[in-house]
Amino acid sequence: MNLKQLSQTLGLSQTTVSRALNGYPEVAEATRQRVQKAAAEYAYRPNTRAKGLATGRAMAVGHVIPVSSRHEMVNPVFADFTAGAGEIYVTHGYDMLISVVPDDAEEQAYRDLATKGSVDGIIMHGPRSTEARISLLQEIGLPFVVHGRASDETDDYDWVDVNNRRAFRRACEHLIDLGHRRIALINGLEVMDFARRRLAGYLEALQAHGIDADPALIRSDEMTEAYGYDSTRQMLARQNPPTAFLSSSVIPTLGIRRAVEEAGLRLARDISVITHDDELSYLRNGGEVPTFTAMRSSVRQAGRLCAERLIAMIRTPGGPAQNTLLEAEFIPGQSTGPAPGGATA
Amino acid sequence: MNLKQLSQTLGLSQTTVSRALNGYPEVAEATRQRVQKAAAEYAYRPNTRAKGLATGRAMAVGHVIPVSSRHEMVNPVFADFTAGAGEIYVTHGYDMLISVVPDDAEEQAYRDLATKGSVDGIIMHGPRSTEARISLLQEIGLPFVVHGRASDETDDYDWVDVNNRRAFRRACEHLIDLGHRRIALINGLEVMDFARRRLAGYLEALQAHGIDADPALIRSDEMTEAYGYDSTRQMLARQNPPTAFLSSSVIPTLGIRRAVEEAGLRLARDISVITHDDELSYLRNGGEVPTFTAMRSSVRQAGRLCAERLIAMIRTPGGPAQNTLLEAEFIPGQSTGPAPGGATA
DNA sequence: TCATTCTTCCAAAGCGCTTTGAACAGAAAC
DNA sequence: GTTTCTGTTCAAAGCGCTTTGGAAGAATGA
Repeated sequence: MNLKQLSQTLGLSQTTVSRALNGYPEVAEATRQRVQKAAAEYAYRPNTRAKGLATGRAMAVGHVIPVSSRHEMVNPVFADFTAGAGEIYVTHGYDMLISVVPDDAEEQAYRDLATKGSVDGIIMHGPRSTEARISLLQEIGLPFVVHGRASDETDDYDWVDVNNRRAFRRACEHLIDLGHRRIALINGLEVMDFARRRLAGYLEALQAHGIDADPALIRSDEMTEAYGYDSTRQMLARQNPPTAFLSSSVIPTLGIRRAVEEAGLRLARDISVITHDDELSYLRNGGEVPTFTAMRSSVRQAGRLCAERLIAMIRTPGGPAQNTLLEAEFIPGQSTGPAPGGATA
Repeated sequence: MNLKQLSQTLGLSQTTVSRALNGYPEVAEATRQRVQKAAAEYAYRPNTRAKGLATGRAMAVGHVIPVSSRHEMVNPVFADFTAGAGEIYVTHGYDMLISVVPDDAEEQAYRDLATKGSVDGIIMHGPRSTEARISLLQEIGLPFVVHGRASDETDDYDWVDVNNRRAFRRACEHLIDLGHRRIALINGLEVMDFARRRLAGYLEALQAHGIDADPALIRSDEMTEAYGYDSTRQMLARQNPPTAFLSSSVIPTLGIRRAVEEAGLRLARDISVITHDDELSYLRNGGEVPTFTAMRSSVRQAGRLCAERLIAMIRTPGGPAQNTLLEAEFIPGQSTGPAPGGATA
């Protein structure tokens, strides 16, 4: 059933039916009722493409998911972020268009989304510290929101991010307060902006307490379970092993725990661990007292916020850039305790 | 730059330019060259919506991602599946439209995708054993491919699935061959078809070797790490604990390992574990000798196959249903060994 | 030479919707 | 009674593309 048929059925013009359904005032209330009733009855849904062509809006939002061509890796955070964003889109009648793109073809992907007119706005994922994509998107002219930030970018742009620096500073200080002095950082890929900020927070905390950072205790890589395990095992094998770990994601944290337990040590008692927790739905760190002490910040919620902001930008363009900085919540768990007595200072 | 402008620039009609770009024969080769060169130069990309409206094709594929409203859970497999499918779409010029839908609103989501004309085909995820969605999709009339199967469905339809029954039968037999008699099954949610088939394979193997299944050793739930941990801990605490575990996904398997090690037992020596491995990119069970003995089947590859099949169906509709049954590969790893001597038979 | 067939191009219609500009009542104002 | 609103409806144009049905010119065949 399309508009033409519906209007013929009703004995009205397409104009009137269209206006009645889209809430324009110049339609008699009685007519509107009649139209709406018929539309519901015949399950009329306007054709997206035709509507888009006529209005110039796509009623769709694009997400470009870079897939690391080196690591063949999909960001584990992506599914939950998407779920959050999707919730919002649905309520506003927007579709979500996903482009899975090898990270060396991203530029073209953004350009195409714009020139083909398939979306009204874009969410950008996984910003590096220096991001060519931001100026690219500005040049393209589509509204966009960045999930995360690019520290080296000087222009204004819209982003939603977690206060990574503060979260890691706070977590690190918590460990220091517990008496830990040798604290390892199991970070994400170095080029990623979030990793850089977490490193900064970690270093700040150490410095504030007069502790020299030990490069041997700092790792950066794709955040897999194996990475957490390997790093931890190697560090624990040193003559001067760390007594605590700070981890960038629950996934490597599982590897940390494994290495710790395999070494015959116990979490909290021998080795403390604080992890960043994105609240990934299948890796919940929940329960009465969560397994891991954590800096918690829901990536799903971040998805919702990005989506809401983007839709607002699409509806009323031209405003000033808005930035949302979420604070991670400190969640005490069962993986932290005072530094063991004999810890070298 | 749109078609009109491009054709004016070239001094040709829109018709000719359109045909030249779309590879129709009735265009002089010289003209075609000229048009293509200009198109490249001005970075002309036809407007998707206009093209779709004219051709009646959306050049997009829909994925409906049900989000369990009870568990607020996104299938962890989804990100990698999507990445695989996305690779294929890109090469064929298709967009990917994702609808994140609470699982009680799925029917409407499918209907809307069809009537709004936003997609040419649909990929269905996470089939239950009895699936109302399949007849719904058949009624709707859009081409669709199911990732997985619905055992109770009698009609023909296109699917791509792993041979879950055989994989779990084989894995279970492997454990039996190693001398294990008390083998636990950490399965997925009971309603899911894959879980039912895995259970069937497991039971077959037991029965074939005259072993009575013990209901206390069979669990079904959402596949989280905590679920694997809790189940294992409880089972190991029994007076007659299992000596081996069969797990439906790497995520609960991590929990199994944790519970095993926490109980002071060692994998392979005291407790054997075989896991199903979807090759999730951030939970690689790799290395020279993988950590876990596994039944491996890449979900990313499944995504590619589904996408390819769907595009074929869109291009030439009306053929007979095609079914692809993938065999999981048996991967010997470090988590299996002979049943401990004193194992009760 | 003229009729016929290709080859190459084009004008215009149409996809399903929104939106502009106008028309037509009936009511209100003069 | 005429004019001016006001409220309601409609015809038609337009969004950017594809595709149908010619048409004009070149090539072919008798």
